[in-house]
Amino acid sequence: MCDCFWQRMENGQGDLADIVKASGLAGPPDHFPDFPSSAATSAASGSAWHFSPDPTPLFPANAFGDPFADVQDPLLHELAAGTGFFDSPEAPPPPEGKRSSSSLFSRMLQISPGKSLAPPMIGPQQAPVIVAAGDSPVDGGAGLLISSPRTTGIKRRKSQAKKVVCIPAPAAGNGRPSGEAVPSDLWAWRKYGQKPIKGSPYPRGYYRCSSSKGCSARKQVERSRTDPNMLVITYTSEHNHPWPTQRNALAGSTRSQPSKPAISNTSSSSSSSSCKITPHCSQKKPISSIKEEEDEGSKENCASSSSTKQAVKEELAFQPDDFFADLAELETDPMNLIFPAKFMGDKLINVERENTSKGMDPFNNLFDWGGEMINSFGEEEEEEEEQQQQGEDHKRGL
DNA sequence: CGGATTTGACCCGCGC
DNA sequence: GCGCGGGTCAAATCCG
Repeated sequence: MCDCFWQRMENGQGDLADIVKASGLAGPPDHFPDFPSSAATSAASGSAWHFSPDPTPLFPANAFGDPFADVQDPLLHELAAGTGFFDSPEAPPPPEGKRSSSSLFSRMLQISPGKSLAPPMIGPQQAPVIVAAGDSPVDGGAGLLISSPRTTGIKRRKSQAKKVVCIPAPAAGNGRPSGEAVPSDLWAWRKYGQKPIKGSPYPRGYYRCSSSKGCSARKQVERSRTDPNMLVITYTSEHNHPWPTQRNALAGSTRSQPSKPAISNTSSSSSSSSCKITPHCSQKKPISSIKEEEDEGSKENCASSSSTKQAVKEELAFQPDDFFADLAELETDPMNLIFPAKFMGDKLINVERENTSKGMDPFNNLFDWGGEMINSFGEEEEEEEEQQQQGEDHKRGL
């Protein structure tokens, strides 16, 4: 059901593995023969994967310490105001080049074992954005440390805050031969490793931020065991630098830079999500919903239905040819990758409706979630960050 | 040529 | 204490 989600992992809670395996892997799909190697790399093609720009408003606290998380993206505002970013799903598609970005919030599901990070909803259409941050180890709850023991002496696994997001996997075959499409985000990522994960037919790719030297931000990309159509991305650590404002400013992202818009799934892949997150994706349907993972059922958050696949296809078909041309223009907060620009499909819609019917307030949830995320992130810095965030918000007149 | 990707080896945390 | 499994390193290779 839910295609995307942020998982909040906390000691023992929200083990990624659990999440992934929850839905019972159907087995590796024929179209994803070699997921990892390109997982990150083909993202670009991905036009399918664009995340929401400036999430700040949505995510008060950038759990990953993006100092610039608070920066407002002018374009974002523009989008919000004019492109239908928060417009009703019913809104007609924006003119060429400025398609509604409503779909950006598609298929995000929050996985929150135990605690409830209320499903953040964005806008009336209730985008399925789910974000969670926490510290828990992917490998069983221990948590991860950002730094390598070898270089810093810090233990590798300990309560490390991380954010997990599940997003629909771009169509297979994108980009490289081994190609796996990975959702791109603002940051440039460099793949530094790949490992097969026990219990999963799909290997996990390890990426580190290449936008800036010394940046400890990392992410892990793996295909959901339960639903090969979904990618589980785990963000660890935080960026210690502003996100790149220019595509060419991304260090070492040459391969990752999509040479062309990947509208047709054939684009060159790029592991580095250097391409900017953009709301340009069109939205054909209202999206989604966020869902909180609490139990077995929620474990299927990553599972996608056939309808989802179809939706993805449609989405891809909808990608503007000059999609990437505009990417450079956008400045977004990578941490908000939680807004894939894809439409999630009827199933998600249903979920959304369900949530709605329960009287859930998307925005309330969203903010609640945001607060939750902040708290879950650090151990000692939590409060500080939150305070800072509040201060920032205050400055902005929020 | 510079930078990204691939891939095997190594290191270390964690469970038993 | 041992073994498993995950995370990172680094050399080789690839690509623009």
